Amino acid sequence: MERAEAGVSVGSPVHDRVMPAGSSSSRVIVHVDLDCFYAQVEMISNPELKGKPLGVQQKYLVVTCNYEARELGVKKLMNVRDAKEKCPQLVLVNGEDLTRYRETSYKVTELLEEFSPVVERLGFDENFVDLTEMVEKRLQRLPSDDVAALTVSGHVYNNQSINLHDVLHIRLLVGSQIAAEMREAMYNQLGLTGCAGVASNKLLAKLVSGIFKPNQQTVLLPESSQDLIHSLKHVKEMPGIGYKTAKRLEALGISSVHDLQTVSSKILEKELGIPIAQRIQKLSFGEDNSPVTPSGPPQSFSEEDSLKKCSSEVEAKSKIQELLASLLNRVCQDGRKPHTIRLIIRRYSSEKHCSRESRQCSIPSHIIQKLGTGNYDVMTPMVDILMKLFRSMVNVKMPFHLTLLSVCFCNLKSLNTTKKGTIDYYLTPSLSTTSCSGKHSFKMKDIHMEDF
DNA sequence: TGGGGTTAT
DNA sequence: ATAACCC
Repeated sequence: MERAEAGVSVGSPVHDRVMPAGSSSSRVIVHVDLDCFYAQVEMISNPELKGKPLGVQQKYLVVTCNYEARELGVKKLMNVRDAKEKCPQLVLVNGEDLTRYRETSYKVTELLEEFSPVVERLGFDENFVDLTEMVEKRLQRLPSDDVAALTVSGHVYNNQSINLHDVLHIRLLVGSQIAAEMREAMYNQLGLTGCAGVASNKLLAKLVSGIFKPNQQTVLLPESSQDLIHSLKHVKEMPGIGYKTAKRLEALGISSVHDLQTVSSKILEKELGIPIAQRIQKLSFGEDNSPVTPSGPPQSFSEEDSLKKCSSEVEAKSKIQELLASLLNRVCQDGRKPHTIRLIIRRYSSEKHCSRESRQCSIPSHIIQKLGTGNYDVMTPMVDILMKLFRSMVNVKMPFHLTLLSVCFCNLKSLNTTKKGTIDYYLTPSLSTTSCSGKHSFKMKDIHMEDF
């Protein structure tokens, strides 16, 4: 932590720009949101698609589309038939295999991590970055006279005017410059465009990133935060208030942000429980103290396939084998070893909301050891385990109708639990630097004196 | 509604 | 193991 020395050079212009020592309050957060991500990846894979209305299809849904398609009336999650009706020239590509989207998504996160290591992923196409420290560093080496020449990058929410004497404005403005550099890097290095929102917390950064849409950015100054949250027409639009909570709020007669701000906290706590009540009521005021939590490598890998109908054990087994084969490839690439496997199903039901059931178990250690070696058949014992999990959920002697099968690997461990600074750390081949097929490839790890 | 992900209980 | 949330 590089904080300004408190009490030194009191009142000097430079020190007026940094936060008081020990104050952890005001942060600078950026939310980066890629434009129609899957469609962008597809247009990069096949540049002939550029300029044409493009939709990405999964099963019978257009899950996302480019802006050309949007202008012709295609919406996200639109039925393929409706989309084709609205827009007969619509070009569709299948997007059920997420491999390239996932790989590109991690490239974006890694690029952002180069700016600051504190990056939190939200889905495949959004990232939060805590810029507080980076902004502080830039301000500390900025000559006092240069403050007057600072300019914002991109839009300012509400067109609010910037006060260069206000330390919070200055910090957010520097945040906007870093956001612009991030978007520039994404475009130059990966060919991707996106939006960014800069604000003092994750909620506000996310809300403000969507104000100017495609490929633009917006900064929110504190004086406009109430305008931003009141621009939401319904509490359901508040990130963190989902379908269920919105329904329960509606039952209480709460539909607007103002309703949620002014409802008695006692009533809210009684209805939703203290933790949720307090959290969402703070959200309604634009307050969100949740930290940007570095996502790091994924906690789980899963592959799923929705089906019209799966009603026999043989069908299920064949689907499960497909899903498992893909997962084994992914897990091998990752290098870490899953210690738990889970099977998830969705049963056909006429009215009920898509409820899933799952069974999981530990993966026997002799199988874990064979993972990624390529030589031994790990499919057969794993499929056996999965079919046992299957039969523990589905009585195969009775008729059944499943509409989804999914296999998930979780509880990932880096075998290499080896501590830095021990001799083993430098003698153990790192799986992450070794190809799946490569037998004895070592990469020398960097030696840092701080590790000892 | 797809094909993913996360955290809390 | 499920339920909620996010995309």
